[in-house]
Amino acid sequence: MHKVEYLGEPTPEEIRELFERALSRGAVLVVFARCKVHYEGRAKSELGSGDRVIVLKPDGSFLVHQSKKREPVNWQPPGSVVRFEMRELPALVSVRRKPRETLVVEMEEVYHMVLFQAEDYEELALTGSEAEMAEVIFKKPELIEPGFRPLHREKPIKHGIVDILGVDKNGNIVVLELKRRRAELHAVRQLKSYVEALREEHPNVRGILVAPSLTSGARKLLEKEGLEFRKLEPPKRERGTGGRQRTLL
Amino acid sequence: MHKVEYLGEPTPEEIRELFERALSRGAVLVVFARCKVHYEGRAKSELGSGDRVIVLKPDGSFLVHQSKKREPVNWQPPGSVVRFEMRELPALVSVRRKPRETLVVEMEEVYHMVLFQAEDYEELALTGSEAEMAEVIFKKPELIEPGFRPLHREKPIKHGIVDILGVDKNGNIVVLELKRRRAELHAVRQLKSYVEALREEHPNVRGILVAPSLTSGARKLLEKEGLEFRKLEPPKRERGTGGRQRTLL
DNA sequence: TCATGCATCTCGGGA
DNA sequence: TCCCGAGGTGCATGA
Repeated sequence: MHKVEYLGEPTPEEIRELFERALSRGAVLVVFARCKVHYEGRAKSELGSGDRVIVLKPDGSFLVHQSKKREPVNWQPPGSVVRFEMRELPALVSVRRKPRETLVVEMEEVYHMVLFQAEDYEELALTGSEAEMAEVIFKKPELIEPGFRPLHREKPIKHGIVDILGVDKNGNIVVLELKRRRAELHAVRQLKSYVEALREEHPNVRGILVAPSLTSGARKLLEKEGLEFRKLEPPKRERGTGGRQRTLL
Repeated sequence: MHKVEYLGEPTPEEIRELFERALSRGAVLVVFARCKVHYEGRAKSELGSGDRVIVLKPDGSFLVHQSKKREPVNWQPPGSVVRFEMRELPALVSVRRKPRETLVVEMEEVYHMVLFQAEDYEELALTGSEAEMAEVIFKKPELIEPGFRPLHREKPIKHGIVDILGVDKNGNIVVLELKRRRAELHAVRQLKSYVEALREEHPNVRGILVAPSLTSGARKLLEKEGLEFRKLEPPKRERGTGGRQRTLL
């Protein structure tokens, strides 16, 4: 029982066998093939014949990669159900329910395929996120300004969710919109929307965009709307504690 | 000269050789290995030891896949430069400039690796995009309402870019914001922002959100702001003409 | 190059 | 389940 089993130039029956084995054993299957791809669901696409790398994961994820770009040319997300079908050509058919989506890969020639019984108990530990910017601000509110007091994190308001809600030394309500990277127009629209929602209930509301930098357009809209900017870089911990940290609650 | 070359349980020197061959021949290289991954750049991450599928594309794209999820756990985008390094363990090092980002995969055990000389001249033909919704509206403006005349597509205004700008039968300026799927708060904020920008120059501006449906929150903000909604599904052509269409300009 | 916005976005969290 | 917003978003487009 090795971690890897492979076949070169498999027959259709061999393809089916290795596919079924991967499925039943919860292994990853990678197929190197010339194929056509048909997709229909949220959108619809066709991809003519060419050589691609096909990855089937045990969680139902299905990727078709061309030899360029980071993104798969076609895919199916986790939870999809895949089967092997012998049509005119051997085919992999993946179906997702809700929304209904179907991916069909017709394999004209399979050059190689690999079953990989992957064992992996590790999770990514990532640092430098917006969540960590928020933590820093709660620990050192003076990074925003003297007298600032953060009160709520991810606070739902009338039309959206505010990153950080607090008060300044003069009792004004302060809305912070955080961005881990250069803030764009999009971020200013968010902040403006939150400030306007809060101003319906309170007389004095300030909005502050907190980010490492601003695009030119973002700065223009920010100034026009009387909103503010504080420069802040996302922190990079020495040792990330995992994407989702449930630190010190 | 076959399309596929593979090695099972390769030695470090064999790993290097197949890697170099893939690089020089512009082939895709897929490695099945137990590895650790270190990333630093826009953010920073660590991934402990586990079995993963590593994909190197000739355009510099670099993917590290765990056995779950559609997304690679770590990656490098096209244009990155990869090299093999013999450290304590054989390692793949990929560097991107602008922004500077480094990905290091330390391979503790390589179970299998495949060089794939992929030939592919096909591009995805996709239909059901927002761009196609716009085409439909320009061809049949009455889908919005009787007397509507679309004038501009992707029109830059003060603080953003309007999907479609036109006039109604009463001479009002009309801004359309298109969404190919259920429209969320985000879309309403965009539309509101565009309408407000145009109202600074013109007295009568209407804003219409065009989408298959609306989230509850989007509907509430839309109504509060006096904006409008027209239900429209993105069209699905019988034969998609390729992602980017430069049709009939 | 930068800025802007779409995407079959994906993914996670909360109600 | 839906809704909302982050993301090392990726990616194309236009200035």
